[in-house]
Amino acid sequence: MPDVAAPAARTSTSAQTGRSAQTGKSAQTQERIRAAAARVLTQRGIATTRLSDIAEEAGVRAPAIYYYYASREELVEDVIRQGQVGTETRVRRALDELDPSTPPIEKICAAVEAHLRALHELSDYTTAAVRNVGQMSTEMRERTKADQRRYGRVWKRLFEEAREAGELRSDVDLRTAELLVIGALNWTPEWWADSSVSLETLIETACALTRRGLAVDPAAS
Amino acid sequence: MPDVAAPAARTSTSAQTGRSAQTGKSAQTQERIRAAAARVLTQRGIATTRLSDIAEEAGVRAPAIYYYYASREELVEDVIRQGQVGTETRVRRALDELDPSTPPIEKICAAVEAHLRALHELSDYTTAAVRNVGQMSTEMRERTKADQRRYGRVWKRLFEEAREAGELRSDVDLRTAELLVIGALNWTPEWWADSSVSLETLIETACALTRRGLAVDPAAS
DNA sequence: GAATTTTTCTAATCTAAATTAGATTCAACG
DNA sequence: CGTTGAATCTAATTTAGATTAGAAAAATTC
Repeated sequence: MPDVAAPAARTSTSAQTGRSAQTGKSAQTQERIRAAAARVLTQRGIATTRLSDIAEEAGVRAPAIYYYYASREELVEDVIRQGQVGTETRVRRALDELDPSTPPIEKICAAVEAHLRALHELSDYTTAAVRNVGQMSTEMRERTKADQRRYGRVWKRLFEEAREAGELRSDVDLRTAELLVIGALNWTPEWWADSSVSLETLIETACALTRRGLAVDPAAS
Repeated sequence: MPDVAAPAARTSTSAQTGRSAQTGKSAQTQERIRAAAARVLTQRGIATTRLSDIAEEAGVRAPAIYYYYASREELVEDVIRQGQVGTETRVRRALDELDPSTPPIEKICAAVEAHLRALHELSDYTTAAVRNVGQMSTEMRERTKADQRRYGRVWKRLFEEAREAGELRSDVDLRTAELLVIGALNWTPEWWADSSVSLETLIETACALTRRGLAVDPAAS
């Protein structure tokens, strides 16, 4: 435990982002490392990702990573958290930008679109997160639980609003439908990259299926 | 390489099931090990599963596993393959049992139901497979590719038939819709066990969403 | 432009698991 | 009961890869 006083290293002791703190300058290396980790985790998954793979991808030697992270685990957790938070932020923003009079079911579509864009348009963080949540250690799962729940509530509310507005068919179980929709989206990283489907087609199809699957009134374009 | 002649061990050299061969008798231990592996892989995922975890679950010491499998990798592959093949078999059977005059869209629903049942009603093999496909090594992926494709074709045909019969909405991309549906199903292991939703509700909801999402004519119960 | 601090490297060290070696137990069979 | 082969065990051995030590290089400061 070389945690003597404050010997520069390890800006983020307990797994926060810690991107800046005092230093700031070339701590963009940390960003490079984090991004590299996201990329490798997305492709290989936790199971087969070596620290040295990440280092190589980041153009650095493995020990350099320890200047920014106390352990491999902490780096992985940072990436996943980044991805989760990123997705939530994007979806929240998309919803906020919507006209308040937007019908609830259209809000759901907007969320579907934003979630898919976060997953495929943006960085690898979101994909890395989705593809690896199921493989986290118990402790990590514990620590990220709060974030998960918070994002879950966004969707929950969307569906509840839709139901209250009487826009949802009554013969589908609310919670189940919600999780099936999210699942369809979260599984896309498993196949989309290898497919020739454009992101726009993916979004349109997902929205169409969701809208038609959920709505009482099939009065959509 | 103690691959001298044929010293009893390793019934399955190149990763087949090899459950029986000549022995048969207490080679039900292999089944016990395989099942234990499926259980542990389902819960923890490849990344955090130790051979000793599997051994413990199977009521055996780790080295005993090497009597049946040449390596950890081989065991994992056996489990995943078992799961994939099991799912396919079940879905195929369900479809075969259908009356030939069943409308294509109902066939899709039957496949949805069978896939979900395989995932949650049965052993842990199917779940283990679904939760770990994304984490396989390149070589394993390569070796299981054929199985994947074969199962993929089952679904592809289902959707093509539905479209040819004019039962599918023309504004959804066929292949995309198919993969979204399968994704919704394959993601269920991530949440269903923790939820209080019954399998029947899950199936009904999934079928309802699929039917309504895909069909031109919303004339379903 | 020397001194100090930050960042990264090379060269160990450590460690958790996988894997192997070599008994030991057990069950069937004569 | 003693031999034989199958099945499993305990006790190493190996190894991959994370982590640490300590030196070198870069940058920053005065």
